Amino acid sequence: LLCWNSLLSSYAQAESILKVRDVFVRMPCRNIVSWNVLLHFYARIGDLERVREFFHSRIPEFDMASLTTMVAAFSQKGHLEEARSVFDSMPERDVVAWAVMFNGYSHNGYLEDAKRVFDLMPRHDILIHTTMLSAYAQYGYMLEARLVFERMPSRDIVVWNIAIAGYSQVGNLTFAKKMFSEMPEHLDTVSWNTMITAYAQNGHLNHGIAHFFMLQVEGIAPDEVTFMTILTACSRIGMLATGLECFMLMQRDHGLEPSKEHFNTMIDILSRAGELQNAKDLINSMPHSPN
RNA sequence: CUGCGUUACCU
Repeated sequence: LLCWNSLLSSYAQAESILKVRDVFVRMPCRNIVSWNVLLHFYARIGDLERVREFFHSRIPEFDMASLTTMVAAFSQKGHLEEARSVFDSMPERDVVAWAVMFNGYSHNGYLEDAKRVFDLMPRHDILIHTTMLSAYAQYGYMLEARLVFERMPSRDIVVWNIAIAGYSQVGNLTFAKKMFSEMPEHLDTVSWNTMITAYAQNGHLNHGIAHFFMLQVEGIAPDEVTFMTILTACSRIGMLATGLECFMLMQRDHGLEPSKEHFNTMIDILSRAGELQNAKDLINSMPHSPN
């Protein structure tokens, strides 16, 4: 059963509907976890009708994870009243349940409601504070964000990365740079990606690209997001040679598989540079279906 | 074996 559940879970992660259904019907037996994986899968692909069916049919029975998944599903689609009613129906709520309800409000910009949920929560862990910080920063409430930041019981790398992104989003590149250089935690790939984006967002695309080359010198491993950021910058600025170099680099030196988005951006770079034949060739040779 | 936090593109 554990093996079947793992298999089901990996297909659910890969979002392949046919495989998920196939495995689910072929399993010799199922437990609550199997049902939760299936439920989570429908939540992920945004099939709210299926999620509602689950809620009303109660097959086979729910635990906290099932209900929490439903709250998340409705929140992600902006159906907060429906999410709230599932949340209110829960016989008990752990940290994750509270967090998901809180995330629902904050991600949809209902910061007042989020704050109310925050005040009702029996316990506050670092994840909740982090989400709160992120929400305030994202919506430009820098004073509130600063207050949360200062009152946090502890600050890990994620918290510092949010601070950099927050300052960048309100156009304060100086503070973003200050956070980046004064961070007490060890900088990770996300920190670098965030800083590259900070330059790009504030009109310094070339600084962003320069930063990318520094990252490699520092021995940090760039990931798919790093290359997406760089390729996007190259596309906006019209840097064909650098774009091509990065596109090769990600495969040859870093063993990363370019996603459909990477290909789309590379095709965009080639087209803008007038390399229409090469752009067409890339479309025909890529391992993704063109959109 | 299943449910929460930060960075890119598209929306």
